[in-house]
Amino acid sequence: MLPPSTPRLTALTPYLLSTVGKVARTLVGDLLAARDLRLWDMAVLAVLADHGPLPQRDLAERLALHPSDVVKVLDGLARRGYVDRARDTADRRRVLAGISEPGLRVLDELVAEVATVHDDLLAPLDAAERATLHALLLRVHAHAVGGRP
Amino acid sequence: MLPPSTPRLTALTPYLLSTVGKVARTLVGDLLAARDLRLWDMAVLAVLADHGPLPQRDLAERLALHPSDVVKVLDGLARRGYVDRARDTADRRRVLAGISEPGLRVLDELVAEVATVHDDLLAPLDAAERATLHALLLRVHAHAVGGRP
DNA sequence: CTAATCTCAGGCTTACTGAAATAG
DNA sequence: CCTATTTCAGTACGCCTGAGATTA
Repeated sequence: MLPPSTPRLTALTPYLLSTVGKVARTLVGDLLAARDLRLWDMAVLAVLADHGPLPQRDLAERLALHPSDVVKVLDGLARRGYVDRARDTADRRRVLAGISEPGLRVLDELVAEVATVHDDLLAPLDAAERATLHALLLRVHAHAVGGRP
Repeated sequence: MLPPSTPRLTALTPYLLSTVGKVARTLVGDLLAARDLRLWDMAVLAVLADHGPLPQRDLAERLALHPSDVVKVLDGLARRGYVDRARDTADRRRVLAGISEPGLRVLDELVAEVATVHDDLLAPLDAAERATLHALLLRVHAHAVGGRP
């Protein structure tokens, strides 16, 4: 094993956030890959579950995901029957996407599985410290993404 | 502005880490792009500054960067004169990479600039909270990357 | 002869850019 | 005519695979 630390990097909170975030991304991504899903698939399902049917434009804005990629993600989710798409009758330019019953079930399973990643990743912290970290990140998150989740 | 939160996602610490980490990555990446540098360039310079000349193999292991990409990063840094490469006379398979004087100067400037990203990103937190966040992340980081920075 | 190190070419995924098609 | 939304094609980057060359 090599020496443990590169002080010039680990002294920088943005570096730690970036690196730990990357690990979190990879862990959750691997978990989703077991079902042949990707991170955006889960994010889209969660937003649709929390905020009902949405036009793709709003979906893109909420997730800071490019509209052209929303199409691809929804294509995959619709193919599996996890979302339903329908033209908005009031404004026929819009396509409303909503989560289906099977989609909701899968989402609940995924959320439960992410809890295990949570435990692995935050193993060195006790319950109070985890809560503190979560609360701090929540505030940084709200600020960083401008109120969007 | 859209409603602020997707509870199913923001309740998950791995999601917050992943998202905030991505923002941090983007902010630092933009800062580096102004000098036509990338994140790996800064990371490599920092490791070389902290741990003296290293064979590329060790550099790759420390940063969890693929050896074949180490070559490309060092090519770019050597072209700018930020690193020096020389065959290890003791083991001529190895190429020792070290940071140069100009490289050290640039690195110091970059570290100073990252401090402004730090301030932007952590604006909602006071000094004590920033210290707490950093300490918690440091422990999670050490655990997540197995002691490597 | 086997293994380690570096190098190079290329594939795959993700994120983005730009433009076409449809509708208001 | 101009804007909004969706869609599609193509680019750039990060991450990885595999193979070749050199040396231990």
